[in-house]
Amino acid sequence: MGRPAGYELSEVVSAARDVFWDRGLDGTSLPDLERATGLSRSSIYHAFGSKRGLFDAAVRDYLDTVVRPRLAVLVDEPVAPDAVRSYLRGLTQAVETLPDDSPRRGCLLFACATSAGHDPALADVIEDYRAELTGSFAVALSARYPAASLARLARRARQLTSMTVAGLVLAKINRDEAVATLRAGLEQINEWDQDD
Amino acid sequence: MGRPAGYELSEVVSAARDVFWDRGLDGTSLPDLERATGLSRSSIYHAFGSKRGLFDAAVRDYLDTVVRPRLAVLVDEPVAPDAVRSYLRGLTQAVETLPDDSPRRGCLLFACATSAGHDPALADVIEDYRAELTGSFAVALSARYPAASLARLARRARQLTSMTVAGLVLAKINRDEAVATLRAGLEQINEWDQDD
DNA sequence: GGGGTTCTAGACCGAATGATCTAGTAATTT
DNA sequence: AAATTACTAGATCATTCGGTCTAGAACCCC
Repeated sequence: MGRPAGYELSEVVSAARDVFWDRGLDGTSLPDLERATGLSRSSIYHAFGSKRGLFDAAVRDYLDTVVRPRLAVLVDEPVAPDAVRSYLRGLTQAVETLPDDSPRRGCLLFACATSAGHDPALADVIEDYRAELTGSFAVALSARYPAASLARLARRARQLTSMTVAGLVLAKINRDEAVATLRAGLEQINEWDQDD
Repeated sequence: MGRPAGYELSEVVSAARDVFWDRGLDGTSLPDLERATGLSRSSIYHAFGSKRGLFDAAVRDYLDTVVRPRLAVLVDEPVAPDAVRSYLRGLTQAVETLPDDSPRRGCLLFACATSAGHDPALADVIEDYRAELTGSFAVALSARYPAASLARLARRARQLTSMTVAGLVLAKINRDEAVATLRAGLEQINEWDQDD
């Protein structure tokens, strides 16, 4: 053993996570990360090896502390029939109430979608997230519409995924429209209810 | 008068447009643009003033030669009842058939959404595009569902916008899923048809 | 063909990029 | 307290960034 770190690793990662969330992978510079974490380059490279290493840690943290807790309502047994609605309401409220200058608007991973076009590893991470989102919707939808066919559930899961993706992308462009988009997801569910 | 330019301006702009389309605004470097256009920095700056100037020209070209021709079917009188379906079919086919290494997958403007978080002028451009897309959907939907209320048309226009946005964002991540998403838009229309 | 104008290649600029290195500090263990 | 180990500030690295500049080449008009 030697000298212990002068920082809390989880705090460093979550500070970095917010910067990446705001500016994407390419848009974030080392000085940005130094400023946000309070660490110098030395410590960052000592602890994470590279900018990408810190990004990977930030993504893991994003999935663990932001994404999964939100998805939990969709998949944790017992899944309530209203789970889908709860999820969308929660997401809507987050987009709606976050301050204008908050970095936590939109989605860290979709913010990197463009870079993913030339970074297969990154594309995989984003695709895994997309698949998990769609899968979680499918689970929750089957709790609400137990009689629906698998094909119909898959189709509806994809529709809700679309509205989530669009809502999170638009959150960086036009908050009101992002909120309206997510609300349209809720209204869509109302329509489905009338069919079943 | 003096020496005439040794290039066709429209060719330069469209070459640059494809690079921005592929890599976004921040992800595109001057050397990238020199390579794609065949012009040296001097000529680029002489003709466009700045990287941003060239980007603006590329966006204008994108809207004129890519977006508007596609949207035409949605808004040009007389609007066919099947216009919405035609639009989605065309877009689906483009995403489906473009070679893997084509820069023309996804959307130039949504590829810049992350940068737009700190660039209000860029955010405006993207929002205008989003609004035009939603508006065009609304026009075409009212041709298909003349009896539907304005509120319902607006809601459906937003849903189709979501699927388009998601499809174009996912195009950089997972082509099959992007195609499936756009197809889900078509299936959605089938469902609406049964209601009306 | 000469004068005037415009275009363009390539060198150059300062600033910023991600990354490394050195030196020294600070804590733990014995 | 000494020895050992681990952390970190700051200078430094080569590279790349967007942008400028100079010099000369190419063309139009007279």
